[in-house]
Amino acid sequence: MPKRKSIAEQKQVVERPLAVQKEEVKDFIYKLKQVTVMAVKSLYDVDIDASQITLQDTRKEFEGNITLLTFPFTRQARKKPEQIGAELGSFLERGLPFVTGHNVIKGFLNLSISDSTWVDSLKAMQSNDHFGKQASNGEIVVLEYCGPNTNKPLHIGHLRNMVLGYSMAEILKANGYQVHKVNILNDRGLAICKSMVAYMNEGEGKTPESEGVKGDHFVGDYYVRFGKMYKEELSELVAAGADLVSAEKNSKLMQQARELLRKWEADDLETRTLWARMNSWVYKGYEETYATLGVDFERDYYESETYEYGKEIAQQGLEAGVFTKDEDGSLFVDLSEHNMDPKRILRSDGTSLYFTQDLGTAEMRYAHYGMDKSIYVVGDEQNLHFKQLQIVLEKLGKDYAKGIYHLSYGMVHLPGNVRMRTREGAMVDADDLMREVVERAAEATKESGKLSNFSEEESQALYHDLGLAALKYFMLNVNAKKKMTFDPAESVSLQGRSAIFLMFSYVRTRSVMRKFGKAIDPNFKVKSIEPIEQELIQLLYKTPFVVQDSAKTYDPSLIANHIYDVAKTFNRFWTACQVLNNKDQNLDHFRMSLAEVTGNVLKLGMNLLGIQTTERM
RNA sequence: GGUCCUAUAGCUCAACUGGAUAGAGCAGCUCCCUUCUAAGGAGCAGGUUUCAGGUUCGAGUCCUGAUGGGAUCACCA
Repeated sequence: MPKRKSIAEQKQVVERPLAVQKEEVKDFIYKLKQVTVMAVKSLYDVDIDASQITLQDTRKEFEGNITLLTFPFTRQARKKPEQIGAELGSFLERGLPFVTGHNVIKGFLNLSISDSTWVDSLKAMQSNDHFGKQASNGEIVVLEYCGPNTNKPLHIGHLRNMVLGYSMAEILKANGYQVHKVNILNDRGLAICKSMVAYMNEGEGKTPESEGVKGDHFVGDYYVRFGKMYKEELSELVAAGADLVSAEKNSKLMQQARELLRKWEADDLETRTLWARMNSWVYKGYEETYATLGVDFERDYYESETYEYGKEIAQQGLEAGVFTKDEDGSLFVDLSEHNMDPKRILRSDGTSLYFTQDLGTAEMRYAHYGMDKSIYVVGDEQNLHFKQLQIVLEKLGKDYAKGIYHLSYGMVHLPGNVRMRTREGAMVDADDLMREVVERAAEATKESGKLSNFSEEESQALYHDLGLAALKYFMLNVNAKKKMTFDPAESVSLQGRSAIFLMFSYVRTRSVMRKFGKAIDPNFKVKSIEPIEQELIQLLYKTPFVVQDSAKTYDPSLIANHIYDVAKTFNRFWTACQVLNNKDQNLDHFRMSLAEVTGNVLKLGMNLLGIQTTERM
């Protein structure tokens, strides 16, 4: 074994991007807030900040577009909400040409905004090539996701993880972060040794190639086989008169597995060779799954390499007095000030634990990236682990500790709260599920009878895009922290609130643009617009704020919900308004702008969810 | 038992982080293709937001308590 490099020797901090000064958008909303601040000052002699102003969409049953809440000012202004509304309303209507009317109901000041303002707003969105995105903020993020155990194939839980992680990376990029996606492979330990034992006993020199089986499934089958062999051995021992505890103790298979683990730790060449060989099969299989799903990693961290690094941190902590040595020689950290039990850092034999490994990985990652934020996409069963990890790194004085965020998501389980277990076979396999959803997309497409102009190759690509889009949207349109029930009988929805609906709406925008066949003249003039057109513009206008919120709250579902609303509103517009071939050419150009910006927003939104758009369907 | 999460329509989820009469999809029932993609649109029906208190102009949202569900509390990862 070659000598490991120390963490310090690994230092290779990436170049920090330049931050671009953020410009405040001085649109009509900005002006509305500024003038409101002035109005409150001049009417009531009260100083407020623009951030204290709450605006919301006017409910459909009332006249107006934007509603300003007057309740927040009542105390300082010492007036009734209705009166403030009336006074503020006339002030704003007098002072701002784009406010064309107002009415007050209780503390709700409903403002009507002129049609031309909405049209201008649409033009601004259309001419902005980066609409919805932010320029570089100069910050570096490392995002860890997937994190498989290399003794078995990926399952639906990993799919949720990967879809979430990939999307979060795209969202952070759109918000100006430089994002580095990394994977952590749990490639050592007893579980892998079990697969190895089964292979040694029953493998007969077979390989994934010789059997025509995907590598990760091939290895996973031996893991399952170990479970069966072990069970058989136990029942034989019990039948021969042993009790279960002693049977487990005397199991030859389990002894073999433990022996392998010992040999592995002792760098036994034969063991290491088989281990590396089997893992390479698994990785090859994973690569296929990643490619099909459309996710990628810039760098892989292997637990077999990183687990030793934690010892360096352990040593540092001991010297700094943060860690304490127990009587038996193990190392622990006292967390009583955080109302937690002490956490073990090293075993009494000096070997490292999962926690130690994560300390080492964090430090090494900081050496590699010098990041401002570390995001760990890991299931919520590890909430405590990450809380402890952050606290311990803080106690060690690591600056990067405060940038740690555990993007915790709920477990995917089967109907009736049945937890999935590989060993018990109650498992939804990632490859199977992707295949199934693509097949169902194919059926649905054939049923719709729209394949006239598609070659076989194009059709297959479409099924793949639609199927995966549906799968990703299915997982992202609910809040990540909610646990999720997956019913294999019902599977992923292709109807209603699904990616198919989004894609269909997007394709409509593209289709009409092809028919239009020329560039949109940005100087079109329209006198008045329909309520549905206004509603659509107002919704599109929110896109950048939704994108920002989803980064701040680490929540892709905000975008998923927003683009659903956009698609729904666009479809209502579509049935209500004729886009092309109007008597007035200006109207064609205006409505084409609406279609184009809608298409851009849908595409942006889907891309931020990791969904590839298709131009026709 | 301690800690954390969670409870909204028959089902799956929203509700701009404390704002108006709680909204969508699915499932059920009606309508709409001699106009640009009907994988669409319009409508009907469906709710004491688990329960009991509290905070205030206002609570699904915040606080306290109860109940149901989940996770976690290893010298496993």
